[in-house]
Amino acid sequence: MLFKIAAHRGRKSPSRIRRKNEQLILSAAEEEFARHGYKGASMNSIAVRAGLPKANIHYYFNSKLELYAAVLSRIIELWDGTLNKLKADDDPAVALPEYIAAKMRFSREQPLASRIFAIEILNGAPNLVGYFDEEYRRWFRSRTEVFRAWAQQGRIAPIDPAHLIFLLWSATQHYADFACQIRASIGKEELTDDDYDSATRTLTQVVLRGCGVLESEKRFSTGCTGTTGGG
Amino acid sequence: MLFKIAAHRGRKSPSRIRRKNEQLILSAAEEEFARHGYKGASMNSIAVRAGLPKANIHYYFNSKLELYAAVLSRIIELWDGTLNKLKADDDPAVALPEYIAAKMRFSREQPLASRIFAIEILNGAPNLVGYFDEEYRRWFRSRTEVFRAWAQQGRIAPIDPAHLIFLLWSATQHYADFACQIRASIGKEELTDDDYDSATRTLTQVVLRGCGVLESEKRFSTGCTGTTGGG
DNA sequence: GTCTATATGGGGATAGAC
DNA sequence: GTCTATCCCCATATAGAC
Repeated sequence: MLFKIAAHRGRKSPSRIRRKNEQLILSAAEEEFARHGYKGASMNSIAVRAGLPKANIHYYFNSKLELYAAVLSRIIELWDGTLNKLKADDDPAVALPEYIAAKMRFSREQPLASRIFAIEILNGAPNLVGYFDEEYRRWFRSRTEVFRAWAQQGRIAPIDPAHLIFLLWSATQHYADFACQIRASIGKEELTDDDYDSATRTLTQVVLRGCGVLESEKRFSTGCTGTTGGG
Repeated sequence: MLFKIAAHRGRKSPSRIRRKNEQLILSAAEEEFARHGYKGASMNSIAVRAGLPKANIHYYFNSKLELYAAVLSRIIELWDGTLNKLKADDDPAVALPEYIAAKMRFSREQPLASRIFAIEILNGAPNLVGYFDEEYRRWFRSRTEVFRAWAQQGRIAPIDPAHLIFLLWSATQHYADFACQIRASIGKEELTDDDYDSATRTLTQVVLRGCGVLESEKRFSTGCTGTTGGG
């Protein structure tokens, strides 16, 4: 089992100091892994950032890989849930903007988590073999069904649900993962709240209009689902 | 100067064997860097993949960093140009689909290049300091002007150009960079031509509709550019 | 639980024969 | 130009004193 945290074996509950140090280490590790990737981050730099001797890192997390797995595991917990809030009987004109806003907020507030996850995927997700399984596929399929239902009810245009989800994921995560290029493009040292607001507004606008939600809704009320199904 | 290839100093033209070996090494390096990142890739694994002794890699490219710079440089050459084809007096209904199709084709045909670039950006682009400069910013600004012109002429809805470009970049590159997650999501071992076609179609549809190009074009012919300008 | 000192291996780089 | 053998550093991991 990959995501088990190995430390404090055989104790009822972790001591306060243990919990504090584990949090310190995990935060430092997140920062280092996000900045340099798995190989690029060193246990030493993590220790320095955490303000602890290197050996203590090994005391709490037996190996570098276990520490990385713990970081990943923490990220995954943060991850899921947002997309689950979308329900077939929601109003897409309300639910979609909320989803986009939530994802953008995540990119703004947890860019490190987003980047670590992105690097892991880019490398072929070697440490997520237990995550991308049959259950994940079923979960994804259940999410596409929401969009399919909306389309069938004529509440959005008949759009391939899987690719629409990929569009939502990529466009929002881009602001965390490619922040450096974005800053260079618009010539700013740091992105401001206004930048994130206008990014959210633009994306929402394009997606809503692109799904036929913003204007001429009646156009899709004929119940046509037609040619573009299946992901 | 970062991107100069250091080998064959002081010769008029590289020999045939030199050129062949350099290509072998560059291709092998691309594969390894894309799979494991800069630190994660070893000169040894690159040598094995290229079918050459490790020392020869050092003979052609003095250091690992120089080899990596050469790989990056090759990618950048492939990169630019696509977005340059968009002109203010093009018809967005034609030019946008063409641009999306070109970017999707790139993700399909050069996924390794896309991934290496993505990893570099994710790590804060430490080796692209000479690339994301003032000139890059001016180039980007000139690209946003095309969209701004379209909006002013009422040919697309008044959408923030910078964020629209980011949307186009992220959504298309996603199919190269996150291919692994996409495969897991839709439950396929490999993405087919059909998958790429339907991805291209879906994205084109959403963007064109989202920009108000597909339907009710007259709606934006009032010359309103209004509230959403500026990147 | 904490920390210093050290063992061990991998990887970048080079010397030098051919 | 090519390739084997080797150097040396750095990073993970551990031993063992406190």
